[in-house]
Amino acid sequence: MEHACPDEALYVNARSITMEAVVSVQQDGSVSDSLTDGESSQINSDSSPSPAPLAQSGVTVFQLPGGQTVQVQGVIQAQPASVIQSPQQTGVEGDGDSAVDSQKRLEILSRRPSYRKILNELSSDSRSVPKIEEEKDEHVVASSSVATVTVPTSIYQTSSGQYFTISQGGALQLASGGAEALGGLQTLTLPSAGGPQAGATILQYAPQTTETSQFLLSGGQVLVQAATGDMPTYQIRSPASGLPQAVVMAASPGAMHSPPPHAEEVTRKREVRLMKNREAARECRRKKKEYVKCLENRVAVLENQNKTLIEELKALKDIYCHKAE
DNA sequence: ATCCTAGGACGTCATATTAT
DNA sequence: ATAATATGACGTCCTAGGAT
Repeated sequence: MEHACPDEALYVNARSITMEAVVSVQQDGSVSDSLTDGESSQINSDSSPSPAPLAQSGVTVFQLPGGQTVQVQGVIQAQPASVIQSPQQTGVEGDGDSAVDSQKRLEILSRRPSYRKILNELSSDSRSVPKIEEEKDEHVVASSSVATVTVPTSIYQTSSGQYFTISQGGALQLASGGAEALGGLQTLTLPSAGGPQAGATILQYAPQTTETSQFLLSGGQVLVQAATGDMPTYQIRSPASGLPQAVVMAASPGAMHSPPPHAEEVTRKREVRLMKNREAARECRRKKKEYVKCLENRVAVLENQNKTLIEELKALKDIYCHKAE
């Protein structure tokens, strides 16, 4: 899916291009479109540009042989090896900027990028990005055989060592088993088991094949984890399918070692925090990847535009050179 | 078949940033 | 001001691909 990159300006520098020229520069459709889109290009010119701040509004003035000028205001720094070169070529980068300004810009550019901001804007643009379930109130309910979920966001462990939590709204987070336990959490929402119905949801874990896992809900429904790829899928099925149900155990990992109540609380809080951070890190990586993809696309587009503009400029130069003769 | 290496994904910690 | 969240940095694991 392609996104505009609403916030990339901060990191790639804002882009803008204006082609104010005594000579009107006719764009072909595609370029014109993207130009109005706020794209930029930066072309080495054969006349001295106005002092160009590093990050903003470097204005390049092209003097055509007929005396007309074309101003190009661009910010993205072009490769030094621009196609158009001239004897009097001067760099577009201005050096007359105040040190304070450039320091400010450096500061801004060196700040951590907020992928959240970016994604928020992205999501407000189009579809809404599914929010990660918030976990507000947490308690651990330990039971010897059956987990009665009395409070959202409890941490449970099945007999096979798999951990899961249930948060408000019925979001169930599964974790593959193992000593490290909470790795590889998956979130899903149980429409029928949903809601913080105290004591209403009983989960039973029934290992089946190596590829599927099932949870028996108190309503008689069965939650089946299908064979997974990157994104596991789950189905809630009717109880009609006779399940080989396994032992059910649900207890907080901390409770299993029976630590003192206070230590248990601390452990539980830590687990919840780690779990949240794990999810956050995953989401952050996802956003970052999306953002980088976005930037790469942008680069491709801008490179194309740069090429086109350079060719146009060449053509115009040719035209006016011939006229001048 | 085994070893080595690069690259990707993950979890955790520390800390920057944002929300309340 | 404080809590919550997001992100950079680091270490670990896994996998694919190449060299031996």
